[in-house]
Parts: sequence; C-alpha cells; structure tokens
Amino acid sequence: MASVREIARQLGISAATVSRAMNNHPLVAEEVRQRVILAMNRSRYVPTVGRRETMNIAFAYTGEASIGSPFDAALMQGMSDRMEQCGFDLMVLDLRRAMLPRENYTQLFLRKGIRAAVLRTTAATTGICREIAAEGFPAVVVGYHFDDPEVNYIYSNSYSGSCEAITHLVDLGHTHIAISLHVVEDSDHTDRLNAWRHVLKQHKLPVLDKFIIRAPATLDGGAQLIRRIAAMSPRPTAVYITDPLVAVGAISEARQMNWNIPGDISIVGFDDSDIRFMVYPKLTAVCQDARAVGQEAFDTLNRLLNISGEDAKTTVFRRTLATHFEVNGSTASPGKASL
Amino acid sequence: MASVREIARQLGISAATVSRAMNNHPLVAEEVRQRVILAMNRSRYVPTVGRRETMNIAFAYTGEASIGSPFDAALMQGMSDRMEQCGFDLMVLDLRRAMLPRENYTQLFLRKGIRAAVLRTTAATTGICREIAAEGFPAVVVGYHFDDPEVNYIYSNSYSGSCEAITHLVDLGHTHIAISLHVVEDSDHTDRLNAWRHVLKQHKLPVLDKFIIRAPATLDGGAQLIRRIAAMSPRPTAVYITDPLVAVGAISEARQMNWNIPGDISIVGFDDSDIRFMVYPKLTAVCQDARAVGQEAFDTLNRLLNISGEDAKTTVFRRTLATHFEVNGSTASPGKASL
DNA sequence: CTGAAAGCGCTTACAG
DNA sequence: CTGAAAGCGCTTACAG
Repeated sequence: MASVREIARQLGISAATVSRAMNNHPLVAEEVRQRVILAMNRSRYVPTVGRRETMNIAFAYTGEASIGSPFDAALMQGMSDRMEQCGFDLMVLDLRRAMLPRENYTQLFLRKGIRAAVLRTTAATTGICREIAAEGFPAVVVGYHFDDPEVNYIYSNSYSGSCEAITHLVDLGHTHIAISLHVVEDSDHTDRLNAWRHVLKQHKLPVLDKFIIRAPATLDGGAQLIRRIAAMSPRPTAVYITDPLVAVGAISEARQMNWNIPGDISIVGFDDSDIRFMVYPKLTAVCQDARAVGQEAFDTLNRLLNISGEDAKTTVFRRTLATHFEVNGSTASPGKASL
Repeated sequence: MASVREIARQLGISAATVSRAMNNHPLVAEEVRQRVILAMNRSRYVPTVGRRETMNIAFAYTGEASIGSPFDAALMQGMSDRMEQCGFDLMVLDLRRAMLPRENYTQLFLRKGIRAAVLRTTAATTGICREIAAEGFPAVVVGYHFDDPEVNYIYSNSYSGSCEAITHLVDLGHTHIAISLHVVEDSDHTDRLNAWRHVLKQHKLPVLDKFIIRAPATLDGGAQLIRRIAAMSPRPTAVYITDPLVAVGAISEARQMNWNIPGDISIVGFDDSDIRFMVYPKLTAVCQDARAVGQEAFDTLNRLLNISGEDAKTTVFRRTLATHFEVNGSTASPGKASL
C-alpha cells in the first residue's frame, strides 16, 4: 500500500528524495537515506513490476553459498511447500556477490523485487543478519541462531535429541564415548557438545577432552575421524558424529578397515534429510527436519509481511523446533556385532 | 530494448492493445494476442521493475516439482555458478501451480519478471516444453530430450558411458548381467537400455527380457530389486542400476542379506552428483555431471537472450554432454570377494 | 543536497 | 474488440 509519495508525506520530504534514497543515488544525505530505508521497511513498501506488486521471497546466502547440499535442498523444499499457494516465488541469492558497491541490503532486495528473505547463515556472517534486521527488512535466520534482540530465527534445537542419543549409548553399556564436531564452531554444534558433556557427567562417566574430536564436515572428514579413533588408547567404543557427511564417511572408512559396525564401534550420526537410510547399517541418528524449518521460515515471513508500523520494528519471531532421535542399525552394546 | 510502443509500431496496433494482450485482458482478439506474444518474444521484450529491467532466470518444473533431489540441486548449483556474475537471479518455479486460468506461458513468465527459463521435464510434460518453444520464449530443456524442431535442450548422453559400464562387466567375466530401469519410461533410461542390449549382443551374450527389471526410483526400489534378483534362477552375477537412489538402496539391501559386494553381486550404479562415494563399497558408476548441465543450460539461455528477430525463431541450441564411467569398489569378477 | 516539474513506460477508464 | 487520451507510480534533468 505504501507508495513513494506516501513515504515522502510521512517523512515530510519530496517523492524525488525518497526515490533517490531507495535507489542509492549518490546525492542524498546519509541521514535522510537511513530514515527513508527505515520508513520503507516499517510501512512494508512493495516494489512493482509495471503496476503489479512483486512476489519474490529470497533464500539468501549471507556467506559461502552451498546450494547443492541436502540441508539447503530440504530447506528450499519446505519453503516452496508453503509459498506457491500464496503466489510467492522463491529466489536464490548469494548476497555477497549480488551486492552493488555502496548499496545496503534493503536496496539490494528492492532492486530484485524481493519482499522478504530467509537468511542462510554461519558464524562468520551473523553481522550481515544483524544489519538486515537493523534496517527493518522482513527476514528470518535459519541454520544458525544467536541472541540479537532484533533478529528472527527458526532454530532446530539439537540439545535434547543429543541427550537422548548419548543416554542411548550409555544405556547400551558404553563408557568410552567420543564426540566429533565440525572444525568450525557454531551454535548448533555447541548444543550437541553440551548435551554430550551433560549426559556423561550425569552418569558419572569421564568427560575427556581427547574424546572431543574435530573433523571437517565432509566425507573425507569422516575417514580422518575413524583413523584418529583407531589410533587412540583407550579407544572409544562409540562416537556421536554431529554432521551428516562425516557420519557417512566414517561408516565407509570403518568398513574399509574391516571394522564391524556396531560391533567394533557404535556410531550415532546426525541427519538433515534422509542420508541415514543410504548407508549400511542404517544410521542411528539425531534427526533435524530441515523441510519443516523451511516451512516455518516462510510462515514467519508471511506473518512479518502482515504487520507494519511500530509493530514491525518490535515484534520478534523465534521458533525452536525439536530434533528427534531415531535408533537404527549402527549402535549396539560394546563388542556386540550386528546380526 | 523493445518497449510496448515499439511492439505496437511493429504490428501496426496501439500500445493499449499490446498491453492488454500481454496482461491477458479478456477483451483482446485471440489472434491479436498470439501475434503480440510472438512479437514480444521475437524482439526479446524485457519486463521492468520501476524503470529497471528484471534479471530473473527461472528453474521451472513443468511437472511434479522435485526440488530436494540431488540431481536438481546440482543443476541449480551449475546455473548459479554462471548466473551471478552476469547479474541474473535464479527463481524456482512450479509452472502448473503458478499458472493463472487463461494465461499462456509467456504471460506467466512476464508477470514474474522472468527473462528466460530452464525447463525441468519428464516424459509426461514434454507438451508444455513444446508450447513454450512455440510461443518463442527463450527456454532450454534439461533432464530429458526429445526431437521437436523448436525445442532447445542440454542432454547428458548416457549411451556411451553405459556401453563402457557393460563392457567392463563383460571383461570381468560376467555372462549374466541384469539391468534395472525406472518404472517410468524416459529418453535417458532408453539410452541405457540400448547400450546394455548392444554390448551383450556384441559379445554374443544372451539378452534376456527377464533380466530387464523395473523398480521405482527410490531407496526402497533398490531393496525390491535385490529381493527379485535373489529369487531368480539363473541368478545374474552383475546388475547395471540406472538410477542413483536405487543403486544405493540395492547395496543396503544386499548387505542386509549378507551378500558380499562385489563377491556375490557386482553393481554398476548411475550417479548425478556424488552419492557413489557415500556407500561402502564405493559404487562403480556411470556418472552424469548435473552441475555441468546446469552451467551449459544457463550459457545457452544467455546466447538465446542475445539473439532476436528472425534468428530467435529459427536458431536451435542442442548440446550433448558426455557421461563418464568410473570404476570403484562395487564390481569384480564373478565370485571374487572384495579385499 | 533537495524539490517542483517534466518525463517514462505501462495501464486503464472512456468512447466508439 | 480497439484506440486516443488521461492516469499511475516512479525517476530524472533542471534549478537552486
């Protein structure tokens, strides 16, 4: 509903200046530009194609794009599930590459006809999410969460699922339980580590630093992990591998070394989609429903688009989804081979 | 460059009529509407956001959307590799759901600010591709190919890769070689079947209809396949599984039945991305580079966008990419177990 | 750096 | 069903 003229009226300036501020024209006072950006977002200004409103929702990478990954594919699928019936379209965007020199994020989104954005973020790029939130542009962060009072996020909490997983291993009789983490620290992996610590302590089992193993989040990282475990003494009899590809790579390498799974080592993996069913034995895993995260993310944007004015600046949407723990064939009591 | 006014001039009608034809206004003669659509596409009319040209390229599903699949993810990744440096954006679209009642495809694309489209198609929806081509909209088909003189496609030819695969099995000493195909017929699977027939005949091996097995393209389809193979007599000692998920499911089920791979059965799979490395033993496979298909598809659109006038209607782009055959651990001579 | 006014490209009553 | 003219929303010389 908000037009350039309307925003001009609100701010007591001319439509020409609003237009210039929106389009990053160099001859606009920085202070005016910022007021216009905030007013645009507060009143949910909508870009138009001809005389028609655009209907694009971005799936935007703030850092390195990882379009091909199963997690991202599932997120997009979830978004798309909800979007098309509302007439919205999914646009995939690499923010860093798309950005023009002196542009801010709202201007970038406007230029591309984007009404709201799902932000795919990692620890290194949380700053971009904060900036977008500060500009007031409707956005929600997925795949990472952090505590900024302006940032909306959908977060899949892996703490409780991870507790179940470690408890399962303890119940099976394991006392030497390792955990593998991505070399890059992030909030989700921290949850998984905390769960591991918590359950081991709770059962008065030793919490050894050397059982915290870091490996890159790739198939090869899984191979490295198994070779490092093989060299340990005492050797862990079970490991919680907090990344999907690493778990798959570990299974492959363990078989290569003629280990029986779960006889020689029990493995609990982590799954974003359905990779756990692709390996043999099928992975016991903590599972995150990335598709549901994508659905929730779009639903949140839809709600954000329907509020404007002061509420737009003060309403924060945060939703935590549960992970679930699923027992398959890769775990058993220590030394007990599969059937 | 072509504006509504310019198209009006070309056709000797008013800009008002052109606008109405483009926007599917009911009060336009059907014949006029079609001439406008053709002229728009011939002169590469570009929709605008405000006064700026839109830069969207669609990844459009003509049939059932399969956003989450590894093949589609790799295609999108390939497109995106090439697009962002040209300033284009990737929009994901489910054509059937996006379409308004009396609209044609060009009108749909225009409404969404789309300049050109990569069409993801299966046998059931080739008609849609033909229609889009007939309207003259810049588009290229991927994942399927068929011989319509107006349709552009990028096609990964699996015939020669499949011949190599079957020859490899024959060279290893296999004489009972089965092939598994998707329950739904399509051009790519037909290539793979023809290769199987050709090489067996060439080596004077029996080409048995009962060794042509159809299974749904899922993990469970792979399990069904192995159970059916187990029940056969004489039992094939090798199978060429022409779908990625089926091959992975088959490995899993074979291990479940305590078969040694490749000792009890050699498996050649088919891979779109890097699923072949996720299983143990790693799959010997015919590999299609879906990412390269995506890259080529965008490059083709880029070329299409740069030609207009009569050429736009008569130039057809068709490109065939090669598959390559890669030997990994899932094949060996009959009866010879892995190390 | 800003505004009043002209301009752009497209759309839409209005008249036929 | 079509066109001439007015209108819409935004942008852009022009003047200060």
